Amino acid sequence: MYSSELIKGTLKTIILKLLSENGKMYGYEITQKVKELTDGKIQLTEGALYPTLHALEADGILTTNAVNVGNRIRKYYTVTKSGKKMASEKVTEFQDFMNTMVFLLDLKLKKG
Amino acid sequence: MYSSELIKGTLKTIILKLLSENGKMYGYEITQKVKELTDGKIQLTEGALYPTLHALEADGILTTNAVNVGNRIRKYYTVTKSGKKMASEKVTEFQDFMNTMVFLLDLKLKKG
DNA sequence: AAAATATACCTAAGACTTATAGGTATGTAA
DNA sequence: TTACATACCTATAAGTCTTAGGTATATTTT
Repeated sequence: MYSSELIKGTLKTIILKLLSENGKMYGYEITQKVKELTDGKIQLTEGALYPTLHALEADGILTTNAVNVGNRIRKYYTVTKSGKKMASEKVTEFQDFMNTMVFLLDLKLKKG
Repeated sequence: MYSSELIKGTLKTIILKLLSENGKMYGYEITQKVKELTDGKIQLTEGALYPTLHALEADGILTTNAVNVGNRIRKYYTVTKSGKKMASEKVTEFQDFMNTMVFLLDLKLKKG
């Protein structure tokens, strides 16, 4: 698990990228997917995730539709048109930022 | 200039790396060096920088010596032994984090 | 069958980091 | 002489995340 300050500011980018690729996902699914893809190194907390999802929905970046699974409720999130634009911008900006940091900190990265 | 949330959490890493490489630097010099090395894409604000420098000094990560330049004062910061350890840990952690993010976001980075 | 864990949603209060917006003062360039 | 660069600093607010709860159903373990 990385120190939390390192992950700060990346939450929206991660959410938008995952939702853009997978079409629709619900909150809990996002936490599990991130945990799985990062071997547990990034574990989103629900206290951060849910308020962020709600804010993105309020801003028209995401839309929801609730589904009953047994007696439980799932809220699936989907990126809107403006959400797709934002997702792509966020990812591009992060990529640019990382290139800058690689140069600034003189790092060697694994090839993707 | 990157969105501020992106840069959050990287300040200490940047400071410690620069100081480790350059031996000693003063606050204003750090802001200029970062601005120069990143083509203005990262501009440290003094409101963030100085309190952080003071905190690192209070924690024994940095030491200072003040020098008079004309009638002005410069406070040079140097990393202590434990500071060097922390610098190397911070940089390694950030590098690891970036590798994780590259995979998670499926990015292609420039080769360093 | 009971207890523990996983699934699935949520929020409130506090901690922490950074931005904003100041203040002080000297040196230099227009 | 006016503006900008150098050089330090801090207080308040803004923003994001952690901590620590709460509710409830489904499944696995003991």
